[in-house]
Parts: sequence; C-alpha cells; structure tokens
Amino acid sequence: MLSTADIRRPIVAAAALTAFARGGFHGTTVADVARDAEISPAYVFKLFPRKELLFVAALEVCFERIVAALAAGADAAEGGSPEAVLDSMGDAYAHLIRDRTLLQLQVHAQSVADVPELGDALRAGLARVTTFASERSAGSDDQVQRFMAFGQLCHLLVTAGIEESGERWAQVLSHGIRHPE
Amino acid sequence: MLSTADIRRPIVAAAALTAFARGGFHGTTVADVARDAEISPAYVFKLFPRKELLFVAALEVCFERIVAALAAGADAAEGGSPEAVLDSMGDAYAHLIRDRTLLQLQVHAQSVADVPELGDALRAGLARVTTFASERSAGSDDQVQRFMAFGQLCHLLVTAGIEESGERWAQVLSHGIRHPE
DNA sequence: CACCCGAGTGAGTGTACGGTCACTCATGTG
DNA sequence: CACATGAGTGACCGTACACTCACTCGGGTG
Repeated sequence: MLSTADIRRPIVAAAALTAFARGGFHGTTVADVARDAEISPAYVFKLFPRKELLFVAALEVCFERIVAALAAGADAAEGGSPEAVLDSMGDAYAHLIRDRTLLQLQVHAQSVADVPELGDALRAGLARVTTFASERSAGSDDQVQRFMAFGQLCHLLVTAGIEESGERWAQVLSHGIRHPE
Repeated sequence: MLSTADIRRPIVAAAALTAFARGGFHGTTVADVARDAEISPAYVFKLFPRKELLFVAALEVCFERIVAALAAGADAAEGGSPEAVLDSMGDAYAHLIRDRTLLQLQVHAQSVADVPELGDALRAGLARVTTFASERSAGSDDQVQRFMAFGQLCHLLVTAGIEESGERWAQVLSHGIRHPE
C-alpha cells in the first residue's frame, strides 16, 4: 500500500513542473515549489533529497504528458499515411502546449543538460518521444527528423515570443505553424 | 578617441560570452565573468551597470559572429541556387559552432527570454540572422524556415549530447546533420 | 495505557551573490 | 606645484537560497 509520502510525491512533482517551467532550474527555488505544493520546504527535501531530483521528476511528468498527447493524436489518424499520423500528432502537440508550461520546461532542461542527471533525464524523455513518433507513425527517418526539427522551431517561436512581433522575419519563421485558438 | 573603458567593454563582453555560454544567466556570476576578463567584479559593474546588460552585450557579440560566418558561407556559394547558398551557410554555421560556445549561449538565452531586455536582445539577433539568410540566399520563406528549423534541431542535438549516445532514436534525429571533423 | 513510527514543520546555518562605495593611484594640465 | 579626472579595486552589505535538524503531532499496535 502506498504511504502518504508516495502519494504526495507525484503531487509535488506536478508542482515542480509548473514552477520550474516558469523560472528554470537556477531561477526557481525549492521554496517556490513548496509554496505551489502547499507544503513546507523541509518536507520537499524529505520527498526529494536534492534539488536535481525534483527537476528530474518534473521532467518525467512533462514527457509523460507529451507522449500521452501524441498517442491521442496518433489514434485520431489511425490507419492513415505516415505523414497523416505525424501531422495529427503535431496538432495534438500544438494543442497540448497552448499554456506553454511543458514547452518552457523542455527549453529550460536543454539549458541545464550539462548537469549529468538532468541531461540523462532529458535524453530519456527525447528518446521516448522520438521512438514513439517513429514507431507509431511508421514514417521514414527523414519524416520523423523533420517532425522533431519543426517541434524545436516551434519551441523557439514561443519562448522568444516571435509570433507576437508580426515583423517580416517573424512571419518567415512562423508561417504555417499550428497554433490552435 | 576611445577611453580605455570603451576599449575594455568589448573585451569584457567577449569574456561574458564564454562565461554565460558555460553556465547560463542564472548559473553564472558576475564574479565569474570578472575572473575571465581579469578585472575586479566592481569594475565589471562600472562597465555594465547591471548583470542583464552584460548578458545582452554577450548576445550581441554572439550574433555578430554568427552573421559574419553566414556571410562567409554565402560568399563561398556566390551565384548558386538558393538551396546551394543556404547549404553553404549551414556548413559555415556547423563549422563555427564546433566549440559549442555560441550555440550554448543561444540556448541559454532562449530559456531566459521572458526577462524583457534579454528577450529583446534575442529577438534582435534572430531577426538579423533570419533576415540575412532570407535576403542573401533569395530563398523562399519555406526554404528559410526549414533552414532555421534544422538549426534548432542541431542545437538540441548538441546541448543534449544526443550524437554521443549512438542509439537508434539518436540516429533518427541526427542523420545527415553536418558536423565537421 | 505505553510505545512507536511516519508525517510534517520552524527555526536555523553556512555560503554565495548582486550591487555599492569610499578609496588609491596614475596621468595630464594650469 | 596644486589640482582635476578617469581607471581600477577592496571591503563591505543585505538578502536569498540549498540544505539540516531537532522537534511536534496523531494514528496505529501491544
């Protein structure tokens, strides 16, 4: 049976997800996460002994949600061509990241990936996403690579606030990129 | 005539470039930059009154070097088709970022782009790069967008250390991506 | 009842960082 | 000589943060 600590850990991880997504690893304090999770900082350390482990847990939640969304997208295009499946996954991803949280956390993770544990967690997540997209769409390596490349471009567009600028160069970068609502 | 402060400022900016590229904005202290520049922290603050201004200066140096490299790449394919010019620019960029410094700084900048001054500086740099690639190659919006998207994928490959892993999914992401030597 | 054990916290500790300021020193100028 | 000016720094301040620890509380078990 699960102890209350085991029950609370994923709740804290979810709070860490939103907190770290806001400020990144170095820009977010454990106290910030504790406040979001409505527990004391001391107890956060009892659940996750080091700040890095908290970030890793947040990343795992992040990629969990992403893969789930991609799966739903793939379901919606069941039996279609690889392009159709990848396209539907792209739509699902675009929908998922409307609130930017999952996207921002990935960007922050990229910038601290030189910390071994954090880099490992990032690679593990990317492995899941890439493998899933590849197998589920049955697309060629080129198609999957392109899918991921445009995902990265999308991250840049959002984090740098490029779409809002409306200038010519911004249109070049963002034309045809999905953004629901 | 230039005061010695005006002469020293770009030197400090160059030091800031490498220091911030290593640790990011929050992960690098002004004292780190001062040490690299071989001056006292107090004097860094006299040259750049706030840490943000130091980072902005580093970003400007970064994009300056990138545009210069792209220009050299474009020269090497003078008169070729848009694809050929963009391809040559890509080669030049791949060569430029062998040591990862300029690449890492861009990724770090992306993760702190919500700080207004830093986001502005990032957008200004991206505007220069995108506009330059677009005008100099005379490529279509699609071609330029694709050029930038694969640049972003390249950033992910390097920062997350994906090429080293050698696993199947890593090959999917990195196949055909240039990496001289 | 006595006892234990996990949940949860308040109150700290050491350290490090952004930023300031009063100061020294060298150079040039009347 | 007296004096101004800019380069450059040491010592400091307030604050904030990662992490610790001794403690309390409440529910289960003999």
